[in-house]
Amino acid sequence: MGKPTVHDIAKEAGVSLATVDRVLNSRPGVREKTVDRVREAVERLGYVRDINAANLARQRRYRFVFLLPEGQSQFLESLEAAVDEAASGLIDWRCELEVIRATFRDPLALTAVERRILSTGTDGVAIMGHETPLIRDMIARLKARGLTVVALVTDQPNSERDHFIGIDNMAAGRTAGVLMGRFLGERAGRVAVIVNSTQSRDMVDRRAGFEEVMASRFPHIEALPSLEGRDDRDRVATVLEACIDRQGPLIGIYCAGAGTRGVTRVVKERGLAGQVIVVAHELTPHCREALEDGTVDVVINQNVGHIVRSAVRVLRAKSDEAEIIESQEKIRIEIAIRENLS
Amino acid sequence: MGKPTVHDIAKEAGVSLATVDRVLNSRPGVREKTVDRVREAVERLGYVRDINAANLARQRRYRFVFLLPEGQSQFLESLEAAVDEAASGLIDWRCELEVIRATFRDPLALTAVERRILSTGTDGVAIMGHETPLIRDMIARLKARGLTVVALVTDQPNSERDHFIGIDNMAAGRTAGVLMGRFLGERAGRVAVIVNSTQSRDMVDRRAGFEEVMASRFPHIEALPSLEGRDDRDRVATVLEACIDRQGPLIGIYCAGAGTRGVTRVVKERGLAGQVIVVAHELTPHCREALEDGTVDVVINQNVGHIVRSAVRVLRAKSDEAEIIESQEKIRIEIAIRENLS
DNA sequence: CTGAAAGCGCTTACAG
DNA sequence: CTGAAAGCGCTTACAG
Repeated sequence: MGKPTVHDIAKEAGVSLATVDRVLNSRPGVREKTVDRVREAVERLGYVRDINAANLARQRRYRFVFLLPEGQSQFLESLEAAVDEAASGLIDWRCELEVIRATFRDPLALTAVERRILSTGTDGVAIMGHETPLIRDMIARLKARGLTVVALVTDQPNSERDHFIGIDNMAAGRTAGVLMGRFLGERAGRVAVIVNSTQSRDMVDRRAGFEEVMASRFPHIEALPSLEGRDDRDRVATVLEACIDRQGPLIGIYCAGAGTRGVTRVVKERGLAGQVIVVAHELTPHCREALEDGTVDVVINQNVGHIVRSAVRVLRAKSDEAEIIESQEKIRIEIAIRENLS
Repeated sequence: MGKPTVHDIAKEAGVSLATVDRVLNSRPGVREKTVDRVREAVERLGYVRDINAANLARQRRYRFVFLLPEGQSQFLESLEAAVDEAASGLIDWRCELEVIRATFRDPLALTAVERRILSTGTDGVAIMGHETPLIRDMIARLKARGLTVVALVTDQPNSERDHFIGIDNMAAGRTAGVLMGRFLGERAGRVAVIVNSTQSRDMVDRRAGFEEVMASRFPHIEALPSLEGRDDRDRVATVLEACIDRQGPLIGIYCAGAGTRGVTRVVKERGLAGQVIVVAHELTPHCREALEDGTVDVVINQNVGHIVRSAVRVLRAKSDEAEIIESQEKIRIEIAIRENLS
């Protein structure tokens, strides 16, 4: 007889469609006895509801906002592009995605954004940003208004976010460390480490993972104190050059944060390509080029497409109070070298 | 007024719903002039059809078969598991997946499978198997009956398959080669290469890619002639041991095919872990363990979950004569080391 | 060549 | 606390 439908359940339980629906969606106002009858019918017939039909009837649309920081990094751009791409593929999913860029330091701007989010009937928000009290409080207010909130790329562990979508940065740092050490072979010397900010949690984690591996497995390699690039390629170039001038030749550069262009500029200008092993993060167009031309040796990547799709799946599931398949939502630490560039 | 629906189109074009439907689905029996009127209305209102509602009305169900070779390799198992997992996640997609294992050498068995496929109202088939005339012909017959067919993991380039879903094996071989060379550092010596069969296209491609890199970038490393493991771990162990006994110590082992257990057994028994760089394919449970305990250094992987989901998306799209987003269906060559194991 | 009506599986007011 | 009826956006016989 094909998959059972609400009609079959209704008949089997001897109730109306409306009652079946109430039970199925655990809405109040049904006698316990009736609830049981329906539940039993569901069991007996092995009913599983057609969520698409349900959404159609309910005219359910999901509105999700991706709240990203201001700034023109290629990673942010590719993330934004991934949202756009997902958006077009997700019309079947009845999801509408919007990207909002915000200055997270500015309380007024943030309030405006929050108002915007709340006034447009948003179901959920994916937030990427450094961990600050301002953001933590905003998340709390959004949650209080019933929205679902996921942290994207960098976690907000002390907030009320429903989920974190991104990689394990400590493991990413270890991965970078092992590849650096392996690629260097027997060579001993100093490696520069560049982070966005020594305050930022993801950078701290990457640095820690990197350091752990260096200390335990490659003691002949010295990881120098972190240089702060502040998401700015020019500053990255400046601090890196200063470091080289101060410390003498490097054997490796680990760029844990943004501004890889600053690194490649210095590597090229000083003719270090091939002399120095360079490990960077995020497979942006520029990093691809750098892999192609040999300026960068390894890129540790988190796939922005996966991140966005995972965020949407999780936001949708949480909005429906449905289950999520944890294993599917794990974001992998990808390793890219010239040869496996898709 | 929200997204336009068929009703809006009908009103705008001054025709009935049935006619709109006919035009939308390019069914025959509509005057050209009427077609144009509807098309214009669609344009004007920016209509995009709700595929879920369409499928609901049409009571459309998709039945897809995954036809895999007999054999108990962990890769096949994980592929099968991925199909099962996808199946449960795909009820929303109205897809029903079945795995059939077949002996591709046996024409009678194959005919039985084919009959089974055709008699159960299957919409499409994903086939993984070596390129043989038997398979080529079966694909032709399935196509003739209107099914969609995709080749999985190993391509069937001379058949009428609609699509190939898997990695570029030449690039995979190059990736293996570069990592082998990099991890070996300055060490010179011989590397064993193990393939399933020297006849099999994917193995030929991987070997070629590996060799190319060795010759051009690591001339101090010699890739020995391919050993045939025939998908059998015992045989892999035997040929590898014979190779070592004959050639003397190796510095590396590239296991391009199945039977990695044979490799790890020899590596362990002979105490070669850490002495020899081992690069293998497919992140099976055994390979994970081997990465964890250091018996294997690198695993080149194709994500079975992605492969299966991609296959389903493509089969579904082709069945509906819909577009597929090529970029999304590209299967990446993943690199796994101990540190980035998810 | 075209249209009115019923139906896909579910939900939602509204009435009782 | 429960049900009959209409409707979500689309498709499908059936009639003309």
